[in-house]
Amino acid sequence: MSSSAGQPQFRYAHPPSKVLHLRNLPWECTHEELVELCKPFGKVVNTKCNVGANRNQAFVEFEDLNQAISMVSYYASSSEPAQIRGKTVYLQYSNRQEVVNNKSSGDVASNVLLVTFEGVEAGDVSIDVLHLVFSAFGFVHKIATFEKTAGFQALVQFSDADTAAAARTALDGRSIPRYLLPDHVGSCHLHISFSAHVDLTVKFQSHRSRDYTNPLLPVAASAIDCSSQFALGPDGKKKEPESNVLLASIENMQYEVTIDVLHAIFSAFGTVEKIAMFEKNAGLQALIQFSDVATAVTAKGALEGHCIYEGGFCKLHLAYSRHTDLIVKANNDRSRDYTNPNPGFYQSQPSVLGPQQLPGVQPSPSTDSNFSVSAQRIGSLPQQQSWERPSLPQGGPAPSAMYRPPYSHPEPMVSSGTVPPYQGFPSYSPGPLPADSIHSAFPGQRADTSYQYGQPPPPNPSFQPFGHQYQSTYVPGPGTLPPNGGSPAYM
DNA sequence: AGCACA
Repeated sequence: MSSSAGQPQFRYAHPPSKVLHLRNLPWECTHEELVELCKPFGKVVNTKCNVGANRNQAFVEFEDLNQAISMVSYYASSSEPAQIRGKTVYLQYSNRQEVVNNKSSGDVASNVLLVTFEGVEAGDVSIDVLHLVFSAFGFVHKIATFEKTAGFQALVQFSDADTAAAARTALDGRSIPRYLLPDHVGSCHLHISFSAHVDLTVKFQSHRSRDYTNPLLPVAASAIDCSSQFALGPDGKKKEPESNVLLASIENMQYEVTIDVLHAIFSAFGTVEKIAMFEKNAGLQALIQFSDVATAVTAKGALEGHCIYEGGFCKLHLAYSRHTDLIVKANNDRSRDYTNPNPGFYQSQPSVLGPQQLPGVQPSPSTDSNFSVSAQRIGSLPQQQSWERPSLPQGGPAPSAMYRPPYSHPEPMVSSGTVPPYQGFPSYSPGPLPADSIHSAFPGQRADTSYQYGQPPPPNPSFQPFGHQYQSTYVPGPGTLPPNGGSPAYM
């Protein structure tokens, strides 16, 4: 008696229904397999597969109630359990009377993906990490996260079904790289299917939903309230206010860290708008400006504490800057404005691309093989140069207005210990460098090929989330693989 | 192994 008090919902049989609930199904059990199991008892008129957090449940609807009863009755007294692919399937009457929304397999292509996270709780996977992961396949329009019976889930909206399908194919069944997750999370497997949605309605930018197509969308109070946005971190320390500008301090500088190396590293997470480097306390620091806070948050989370070069050299420490928009007056080896539309501004400074790919010059497919942009990226962002922002939907604001907060940034706090003297100071000398500086920036390297390194060893490959799937100009030169063979750290 | 996408 006492043992039955806890879960009365499993103690009594459900009243009969022509819909049966099946569980303990094999992975990605198909509509056809369900029909094969059930058809000896009657006509199956509808199914719904891949139900539940593990997508291992299903519903089967018979044409007639008596057919469902005959199946349940048979297996209730059978010595052989119901099986699919040799796996025992448990079945019972569903508590609903009909299957809704059956698409015969649930695999109808859509531009919106339903993502189920296995092994994590809500909040373990930030919306910024999701944005990073899925942006590898194209422009992510919107993300909405929620909790259901299946656990923590997200809807991710792309421009079109092809892009969504590519993301699903690449990521379904895989895991989010460990370093993108909080320390206490062991792993996070992804289960991805197509959603029936075509356009998500996101009313606020918040910690659970984001609309990347609408920078004017109001920010939910829950997302800007200090008690939540700047809540305690995992270590119990108060988080600093987030910013689209990161302050990087580089420890153990055994090798030179150039502005191009920094640009390559941080560009893996999104468009880097500006970089300014400066000496501080006998060490090198840099301000890296992204177009939006979310990208900076993701980059900080992924890169904090990592070393640019194998062996613990050039270790990065990242903090949020108080700045939101750096003023870069010239492009040189210490400062760079990658958004400056003035072509002359670029003419005489090193680029991570070869000269044949400077603005206004079409890159030749036959000569850019070292320029590692995935085919998916090219397809979704046609003609995009590495320093341009992603293409925006028609009718949106001008790129220069995207992701900008509607307020002007505060004046530099000269008395602050974290603010460099970049604004209006002569350390960023005006005027372009002489044309031959393109060679001096890469000693021993040809400047007319894609990005290659000088003396320093190759960068730590763990900076490349999901390896080749990400757009990155961060290509180690040939023959410079690290001792570990360059295997990604997350594998 | 326990009911479907907010």
